[in-house]
Amino acid sequence: MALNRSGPTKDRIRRAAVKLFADKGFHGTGIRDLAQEARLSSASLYHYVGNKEDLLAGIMRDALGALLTAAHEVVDGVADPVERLGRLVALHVITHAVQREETTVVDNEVRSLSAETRQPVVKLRDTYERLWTEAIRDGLRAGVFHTDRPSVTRLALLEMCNGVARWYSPGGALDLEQLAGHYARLALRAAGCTDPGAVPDLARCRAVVNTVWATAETGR
Amino acid sequence: MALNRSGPTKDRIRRAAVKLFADKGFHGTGIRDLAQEARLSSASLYHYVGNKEDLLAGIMRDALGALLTAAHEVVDGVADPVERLGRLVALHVITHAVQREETTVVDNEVRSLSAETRQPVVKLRDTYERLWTEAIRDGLRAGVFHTDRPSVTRLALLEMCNGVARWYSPGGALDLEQLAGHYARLALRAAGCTDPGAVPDLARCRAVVNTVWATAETGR
Amino acid sequence: MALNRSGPTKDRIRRAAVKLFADKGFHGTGIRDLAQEARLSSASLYHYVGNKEDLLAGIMRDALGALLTAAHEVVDGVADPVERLGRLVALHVITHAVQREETTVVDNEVRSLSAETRQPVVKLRDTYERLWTEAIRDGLRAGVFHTDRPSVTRLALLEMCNGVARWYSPGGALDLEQLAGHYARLALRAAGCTDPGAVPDLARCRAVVNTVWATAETGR
Amino acid sequence: MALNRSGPTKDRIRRAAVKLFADKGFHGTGIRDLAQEARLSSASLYHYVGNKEDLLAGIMRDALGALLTAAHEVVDGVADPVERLGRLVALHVITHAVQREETTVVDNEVRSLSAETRQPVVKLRDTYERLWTEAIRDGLRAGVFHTDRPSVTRLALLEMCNGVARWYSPGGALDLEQLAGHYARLALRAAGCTDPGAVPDLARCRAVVNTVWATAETGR
DNA sequence: AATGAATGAGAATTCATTCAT
DNA sequence: GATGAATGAATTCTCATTCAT
Repeated sequence: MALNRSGPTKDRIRRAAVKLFADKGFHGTGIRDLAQEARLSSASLYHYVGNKEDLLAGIMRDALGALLTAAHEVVDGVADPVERLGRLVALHVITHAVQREETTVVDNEVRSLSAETRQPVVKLRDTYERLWTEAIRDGLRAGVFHTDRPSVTRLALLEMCNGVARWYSPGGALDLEQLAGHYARLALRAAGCTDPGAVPDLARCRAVVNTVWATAETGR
Repeated sequence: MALNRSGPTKDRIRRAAVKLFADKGFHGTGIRDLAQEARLSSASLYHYVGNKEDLLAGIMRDALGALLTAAHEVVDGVADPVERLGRLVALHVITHAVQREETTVVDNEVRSLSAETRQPVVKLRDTYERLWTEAIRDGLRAGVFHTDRPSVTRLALLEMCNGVARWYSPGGALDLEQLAGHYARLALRAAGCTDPGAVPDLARCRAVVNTVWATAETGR
Repeated sequence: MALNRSGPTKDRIRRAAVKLFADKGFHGTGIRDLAQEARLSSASLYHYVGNKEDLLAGIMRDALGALLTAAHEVVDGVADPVERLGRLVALHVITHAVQREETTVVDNEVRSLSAETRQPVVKLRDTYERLWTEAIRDGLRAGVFHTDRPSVTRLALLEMCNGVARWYSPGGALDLEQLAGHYARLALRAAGCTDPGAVPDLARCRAVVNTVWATAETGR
Repeated sequence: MALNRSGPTKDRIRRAAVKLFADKGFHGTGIRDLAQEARLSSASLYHYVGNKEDLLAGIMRDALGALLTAAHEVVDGVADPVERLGRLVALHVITHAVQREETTVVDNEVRSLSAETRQPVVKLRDTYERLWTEAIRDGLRAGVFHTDRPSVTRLALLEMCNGVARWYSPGGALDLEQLAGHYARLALRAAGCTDPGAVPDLARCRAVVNTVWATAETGR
């Protein structure tokens, strides 16, 4: 039963690509680099993958899909906008810390996709960001946030959280939930939250990240 | 006085490189792309530039140099930590809005430098970030900021401001000083500033950005 | 009787190769193209065939063998050189019309064979062409043909008839025997035949083509 | 003055391509083969040529253009259909003998062109063949040719003449004008020409071929 | 009988760079 | 000051083929 063999190899390639695209960029990574990292000949790589761009597109789609799924799991049905934005921030931060390489690729390599491949990726991203937009909008309506230019605020908060992937390394002094809590506080304060005392359900966010990504990395 | 003739051409090359490195990345930009954008042959390029990496290193050094100079001009001698951090934020944001391409290169392409070339760049960056560190530290000591993990906060704020280069486009609804003011408010609130009512001297920041970059783009 | 099971598959491969070699050329056809056309994996192909060149050599040997056999059946014992040349032309034309792909491969891909493989193929072709040479020679001796440079004439007539495979498509306005008759007339006139009134036995030629190729496509 | 340098090199490449495409086919010829034959590195080849297909398309366009030009020069204003067809045959044969490689490429490699590139080539060829169609039609109307299915006859004669490139080698026993005269006789007889006694103006045909191709091989 | 996995060799093409003029 | 010519090394990707199962 060689059936489940293709899984591991394809995953090895995927992991190699994620790592190298994150560290050296799409254009900075050669097919030979990928093959070496995945312990295959470069010809064998093409047994599993159509081409370099397919690999990138697959990574981005899956990563954004996972993020979107996780966001819905964490936010759907939550009425309080403060809790909602707090959870989105925490989820985003935890994801960027735990899946540093995937999120780095997603955040940096959209431009490396061809127009046709880029489109669905951008659409996914837009769908995800809409959750942020709605949380902020509802908070403003409810009078718990205070900011003019809410869309600028949204962009600022998103970029702030994206940044985590650029410096966080696990095993530092800060554990994940502390990190997420810190960012949630920063974000809510920045949003003009009157009483950011309550902290979002960090454990929930972390658990969701774990299960969603466990699925993402198996279900291929 | 044919001496300063090389100036204009070299500037054209520099501008071409800044544009393309920002838009397509260092590895995504070919020498021929650069030559075409600068309207000369790729062979002629080598009259003005040692090689591709020199070009990148030059851009980064000058851009970071300008940022550091501007920061000192804006911050030195300012006692109030709130005003200091506010100005740093405003300056950083204005720079990322006005010099979008330069800052994009600085923020994304450090990894494309060789180890030796990278070192002085990183050092410059560290020197610059120390100004942020100090402002935050002083604000905490003075009791006007409230944040545990001040270095995490610093990183979060810096990344938030870096993000401006990823989405701002001049000619939008938001003018520069509004933008800078908005970000200053977000940042100070996030830092736990008790009374962020006072806004930093935005006009000063903007003026400094203008003069520093006018110099930077001529003095080559 | 599982013995003749390999027949069908091998035939499918053969047919695939004939089609693709004819349409895209030997070098323009990949092993994977062949496998796809034959509806099996490229690895399975190698169960039935030594390698790409074997496939080509087999096609050529069989096709030339069939042509030679048919020619003998049609010509042996026929004394009249006009009838003989007429039949050779008709047979050649019918074969090129009915077995367009096989003859295209034979006519175009000799150069793609390696030296050793090429030799027997060329020998077969020479043997076949000798029948034409003899018919023309006998017609000249008998005073029914008139042409100096008979070998140039032979080459001209052969190429004229080869051409049929380049444009004839079944189902056109012209049926096979009309086509063959037309070419026989052209050829005999060109050979300076004084009275080309009598037409060769086209039905015989056609029947022989049919039986010979029925055998050729089964007896593998 | 390095200006006229690019001429010779580009011509060397063209000649190499013509030779190799003729002898080994488009798909049988590698870029490295071409470079070696043209005494360049394969990278240098791309200094002069866009890609392999451009090279092929250029050869085909120029060769067909030359053939068409020559045909017009030889046939325009000639009223007698016998002389006209005779000249077309002679011209075609001489061209296939003298420019064996070019015509071989034209006759065999149309299929190797991509759809867009193929179109203009096919159009040129059609324009050229129309001259044959008209000569035959006029001869039939004038009652000097006798053939039903004139378009089949046209195809047969064209292929007969194409064949020359497959076997003729200069320096054989047969000189060019003898060859052309022989083919003209064969063709006119095949066309049912009642009195093929008169031979077309072979010297004229030959001269036109020479001048047209001298231009073709310089005017690049 | 059949195939997924694997690969070394080679395909076409692009790269950054040098140099003679 | 400027560039056409040139190239070795590298690029992405395909090739025909083998082999374990």
